[in-house]
Amino acid sequence: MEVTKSSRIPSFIREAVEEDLRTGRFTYVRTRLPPEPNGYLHIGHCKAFLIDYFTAKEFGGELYLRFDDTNPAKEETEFVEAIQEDAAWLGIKWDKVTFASDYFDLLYEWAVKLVKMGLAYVDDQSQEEMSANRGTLPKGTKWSETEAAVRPGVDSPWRNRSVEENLDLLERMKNGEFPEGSRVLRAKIDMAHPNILMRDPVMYRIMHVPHHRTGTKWHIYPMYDWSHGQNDSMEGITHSLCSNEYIIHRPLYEWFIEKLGIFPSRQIEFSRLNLTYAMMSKRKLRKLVESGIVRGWDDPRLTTLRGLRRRGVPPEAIIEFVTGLGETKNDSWVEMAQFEAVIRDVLNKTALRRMAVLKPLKLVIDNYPDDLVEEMDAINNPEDPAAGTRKVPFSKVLYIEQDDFREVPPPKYFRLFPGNEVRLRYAYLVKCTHVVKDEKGNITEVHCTYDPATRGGDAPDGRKVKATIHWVSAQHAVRAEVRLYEQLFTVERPDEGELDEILNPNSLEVLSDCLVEPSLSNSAPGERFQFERVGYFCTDPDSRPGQPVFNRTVTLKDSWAKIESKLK
RNA sequence: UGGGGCGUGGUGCAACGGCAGCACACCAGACUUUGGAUCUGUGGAUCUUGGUUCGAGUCCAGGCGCCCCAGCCA
Repeated sequence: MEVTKSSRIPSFIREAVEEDLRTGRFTYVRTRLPPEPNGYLHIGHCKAFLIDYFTAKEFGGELYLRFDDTNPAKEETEFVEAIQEDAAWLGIKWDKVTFASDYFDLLYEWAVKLVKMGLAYVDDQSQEEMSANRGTLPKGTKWSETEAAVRPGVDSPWRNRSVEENLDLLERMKNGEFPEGSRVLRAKIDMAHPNILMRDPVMYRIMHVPHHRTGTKWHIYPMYDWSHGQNDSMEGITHSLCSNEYIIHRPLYEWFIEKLGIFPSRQIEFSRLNLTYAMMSKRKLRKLVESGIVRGWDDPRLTTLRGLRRRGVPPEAIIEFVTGLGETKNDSWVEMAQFEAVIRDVLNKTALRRMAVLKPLKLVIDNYPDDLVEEMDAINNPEDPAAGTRKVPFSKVLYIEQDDFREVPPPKYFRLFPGNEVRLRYAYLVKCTHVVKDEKGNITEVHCTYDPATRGGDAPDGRKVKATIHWVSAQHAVRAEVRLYEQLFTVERPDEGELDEILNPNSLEVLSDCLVEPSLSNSAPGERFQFERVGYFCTDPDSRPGQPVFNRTVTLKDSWAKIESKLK
């Protein structure tokens, strides 16, 4: 199977798959998405999802979406729906939806088989005893600052029970005869193994908790290590792609495959995505939502898929970003700026341009006829001629951006100021004559004159202006709410900080008196625009007909802001 | 004083023994009816010490640094 150069998957994974196909280790490719249904998808999950998806796709294989629902105490059906919805929005297509719980019966049979082989046993030790008998790591690790040397584990007193007794106890564990925590089934490997995961790992624990799919049938539930790899085998998954934290699990993954003689799925690891300023911790994400710090799982400041979607980030941008990162096994932190650059790139090519004034300042053209209204031709997207043009109404009284006028201009400022001429986009050249102030000295109106010969924005005499500003016609403009977002956190690695110390108090600014051009009046939620010279925006579901609400996705690059900040 | 993984500009990736390249960021400039986009240019990196080799980011040996692992979580 040949894969094109424009591969969307990491080269070291592609090479491994190609090799497996070439050597005949596998004759087909099948991958799996393994979400645990206990939370919403975020940008970090996308990486694994996309790698699994594109690996299957590029090799003409299949992708299964398999929910890892082995812990009924934490999981809910709600998330099963949400995850599928979000993954579908991203553009991922799968061939089949399965659940770890689909395989509970077969898995149990395999456990019985291991018991019969003398490779698993029921342990009656308490959790504390088990932990104490597992041995220790040396000092210098985060678990053991002062503790002495490595200590191997010691065998459980129950380690050498007879097969018959183990079989009986396991059966009764399954039937719910014992209290939670009283017994577990363990694989019998090696309590002195240097890899702690191999020191007789727990396979089943007792939980008298109803499961969202199997109800009250089971009183024991499998641990990750005794489920995931077995499910991979049962489903004929060829490549089980996961993050680096599972590297240490691989020997155990392979131990079960070998002892059971089952289909030899291959686990390959890659580094997870770390994005600066993004919250990935499930626990903290939940806290943000439940405490009301953000508006919900789809708050546009969150890097959940739902948040990104509401914010206006197109799925293609996420795909471009993630697949464009390249991949190694290195621990890495990607800068949010890189994500934003991709978002701008995609939106620049696709978003329709509109004029919107966020902080309005009245502009009166004194020599323009009082009742005249002209329809100006405006280009919808200079990057895409096929997007066509539209008409925008123009009249004597307009609103412009407060930032676009200065009574006393700083150096290099070439927008509107008394005596200066600028272009009103797609309209006329206007020259500022004077301002009107209220009793407090605030500017309430800017007055100017226009040059009737410059309709459309070009001067017949060839004179140039250094700035073009956007505007809306006062009598035609639609009032809108605009929500401006900044980073939710003040630190690059919010997962590592205390929530109340790292929140950016200015992460949300709501502007309720914005004025936008009439064509935006009935924009549908999810529509994305570039408000010229301001940024990219997406219509929010809170919008009502004639009362649109917009979320700022990202700003435009603002070179004036840079100049201005240097002046200070 | 365990086991495992990883070290290339500020950040993320390339270079599979042969001129260290790309993107983002940064800086300078050109162009512009978006101070957008586009274009051009500058600066800046192989963790370290040895070894092998005509030649090492790459191979070998030793250091150093960072990350992961003692849930009946996944």
